[in-house]
Amino acid sequence: METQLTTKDRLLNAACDVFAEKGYRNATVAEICDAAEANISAVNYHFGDKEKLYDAVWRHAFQISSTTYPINTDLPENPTLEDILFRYASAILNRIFSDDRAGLFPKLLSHEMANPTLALEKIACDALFPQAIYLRKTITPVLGPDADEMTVRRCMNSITGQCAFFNFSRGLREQVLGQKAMSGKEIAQHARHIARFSIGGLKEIQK
Amino acid sequence: METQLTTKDRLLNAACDVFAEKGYRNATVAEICDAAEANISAVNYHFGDKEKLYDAVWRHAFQISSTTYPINTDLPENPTLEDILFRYASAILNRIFSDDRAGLFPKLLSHEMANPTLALEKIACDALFPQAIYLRKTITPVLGPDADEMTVRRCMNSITGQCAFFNFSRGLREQVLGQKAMSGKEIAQHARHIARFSIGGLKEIQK
Amino acid sequence: METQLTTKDRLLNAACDVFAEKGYRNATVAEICDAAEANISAVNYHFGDKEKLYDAVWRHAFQISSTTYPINTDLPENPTLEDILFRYASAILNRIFSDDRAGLFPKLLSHEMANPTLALEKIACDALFPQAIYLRKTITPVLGPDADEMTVRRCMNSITGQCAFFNFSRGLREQVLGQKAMSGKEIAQHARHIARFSIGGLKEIQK
Amino acid sequence: METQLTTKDRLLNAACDVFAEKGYRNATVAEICDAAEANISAVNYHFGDKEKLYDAVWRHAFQISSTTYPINTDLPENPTLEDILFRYASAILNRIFSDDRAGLFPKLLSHEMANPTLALEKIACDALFPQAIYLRKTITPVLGPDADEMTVRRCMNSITGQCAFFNFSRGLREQVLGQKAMSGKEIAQHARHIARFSIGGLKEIQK
DNA sequence: TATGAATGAGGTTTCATTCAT
DNA sequence: GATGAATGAAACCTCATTCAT
Repeated sequence: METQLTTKDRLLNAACDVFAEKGYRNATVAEICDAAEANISAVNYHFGDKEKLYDAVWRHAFQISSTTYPINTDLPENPTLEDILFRYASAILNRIFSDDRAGLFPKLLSHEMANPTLALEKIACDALFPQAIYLRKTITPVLGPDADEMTVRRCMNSITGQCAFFNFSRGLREQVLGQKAMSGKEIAQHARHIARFSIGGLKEIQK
Repeated sequence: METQLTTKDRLLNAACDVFAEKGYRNATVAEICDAAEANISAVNYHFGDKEKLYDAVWRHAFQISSTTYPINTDLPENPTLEDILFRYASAILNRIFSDDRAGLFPKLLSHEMANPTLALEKIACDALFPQAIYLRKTITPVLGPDADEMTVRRCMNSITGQCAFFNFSRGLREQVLGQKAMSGKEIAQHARHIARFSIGGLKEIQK
Repeated sequence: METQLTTKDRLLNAACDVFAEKGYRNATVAEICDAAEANISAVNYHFGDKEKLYDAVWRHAFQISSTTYPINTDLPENPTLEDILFRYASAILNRIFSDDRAGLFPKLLSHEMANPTLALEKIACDALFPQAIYLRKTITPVLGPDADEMTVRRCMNSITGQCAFFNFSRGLREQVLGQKAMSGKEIAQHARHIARFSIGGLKEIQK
Repeated sequence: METQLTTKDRLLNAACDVFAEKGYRNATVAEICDAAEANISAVNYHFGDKEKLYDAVWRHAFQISSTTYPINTDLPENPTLEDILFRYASAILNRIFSDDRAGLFPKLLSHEMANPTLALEKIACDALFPQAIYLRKTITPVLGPDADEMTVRRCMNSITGQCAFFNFSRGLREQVLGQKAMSGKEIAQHARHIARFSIGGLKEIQK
């Protein structure tokens, strides 16, 4: 079924999987080419080198993640803070728990955080900062005009941290606890919890 | 001064540093032996192989981290919830931001989460679960007897996630944002924030 | 403007440049095709293989060099020995220092001498020996009828060597001393020196 | 007989031969290790990488060349100009025509001139410039105090060029003309010719 | 007539481990 | 108790050439 794709596309898909599983350093070109049923030289022919392939991979993966699970979609006309935070957490968690292509970006990011490559800066600028800005825009009205910069940042950390923890602790969940899949309902419950917990936290801080 | 130590101890120290910086796979035996000013065969001679050395390393590193920054020390006689949570977050954050040996364990953990080795299960049992149990014991009274298991866990996640995020995002902070050190005062402010934010969150959930 | 040329001609021109810069072995077909804005298969298609292209290249390059700077042009009616030697040295040096297409042949020759290919024999017969014969014809009258074969050859070497040294030492001049271009006036001064130095040498030998 | 040497020495010897024959780029680590009857990793183990091996090689080769055939040895008490020039040319030519280890350096130099590596600058400073200074010191008294810098340099070129031509044209001699060895007597005759030719040239220039 | 994807041999280097001393 | 030379598998990359279109 994959054989209908071009070699370049098969390589990109295979590379997404392998890089997501092992990270940049521990993934090998040979393994990617094998998975893509391509020649060992195919990566260099189509992408130049391993690094440029990796670049193509994370951009591709982020594009899929962010369009499959946008952080600000499906909101009612006049969304409450809980609506917005729930939607945000829900998107992030759905990405993290997705077991198809939409789940690749968080996996890549997890490796990138632990073993940064030159790509990390680009990933930060193109993928992470825009989301951070969105989150900041969401919470600044709640904290009020008197909130100083560090307070805003700490609150952003608190919310992002709750979501990202599911990505950070993936190895623990999968390798040690043996939990693999998570149902949409469970994900929604987690997201709802994060939204409510964060609202409580923001109120407390805003005092 | 290090040369007064035995070769085995020098190896252990050097391996802590190198594994913490690069993770198990990207650390090389040669680099560790160089740093320890030991022979290339020293690791195999003293520890059997790279894997057994790694085992010794994370146990050593966790021992230092947890005794240097215990999670439940320095509490007043009848500590408030904020006292306990502040102390907990403060310990975790101090470990994460420590630039000496006490900081090694979070760094190792960060790599282990992204690229789990066979050691992860042992690390979880010996190092992580006891802390989780302590945290659970702290928050269950607050949530009340009616709180179901998943609610408790989600709250634990919320608190742990806020702390762990500083470990997860280390690469971003150091490689992209260029922030390296953090003062004790800043760390305390972060811990205070996490304690208050969490109390607000717990209250909201408890409703 | 180059695009009006046929692919084959563009390849030949590009190959001249690349082979002249890097020699046969270190030049790559891909680089040549890139420079010619041609397909990677173009060399094999138009010339058969890399070796046949190289054959076409040195012939082309020698043709340009030898017609742009002929060794026996512009001589007065009854030229003196100095006239002839100056003209000869002047032509060789102008080829060596030319930074356009007339300079390609000496560069190719320089690589060919250090790393001979199968082409060297053909180059010698078609390009080098005729010049040697001309030089021999020039100096035999001076050395007199009693001069033995080896003496003639040694004198030819002395004259050719003075000229060729500028080709041989090109790497030194460009990489180490950083001297790139040479003005026409300087070239003429060098050629004048070689002519006079050689006349002195010949007189001394002829004794 | 070579097997009594250490692997490192066998590698160095083999590398001298292979680099001298093919130059830096066209020599392969595998070929060198084969010739030294060593493992493919031996070069990296003993020398770090191919480049460092090359560095060791040219220094070794120059040391042998320059001590086997010094440029200023065996001179009478009050040597004439011809004595000095003959000795100089004789040393250079003996190096060039040596078919044992003393002949390696000119061969390396020949490749280095056509395809300079990063080593060329070091070679120039450590090996070539000192010889040039010696030659300058020899001819400046002859040219007199009024000779300008460029005249001196041109005369140095004329003398060096006559010697170096035998190195430059090696490929031609060996591949095309089929002349391989040269007797000591022939070498001396060439050196004598160069000395006398140069004296004639210098006299002519000095006018 | 021309293309460009694909190939496979071969290049340098890395690295955990072994083994004779 | 300790050394360090040696190994071989495997990593990434280069490149002339081929082949289906």
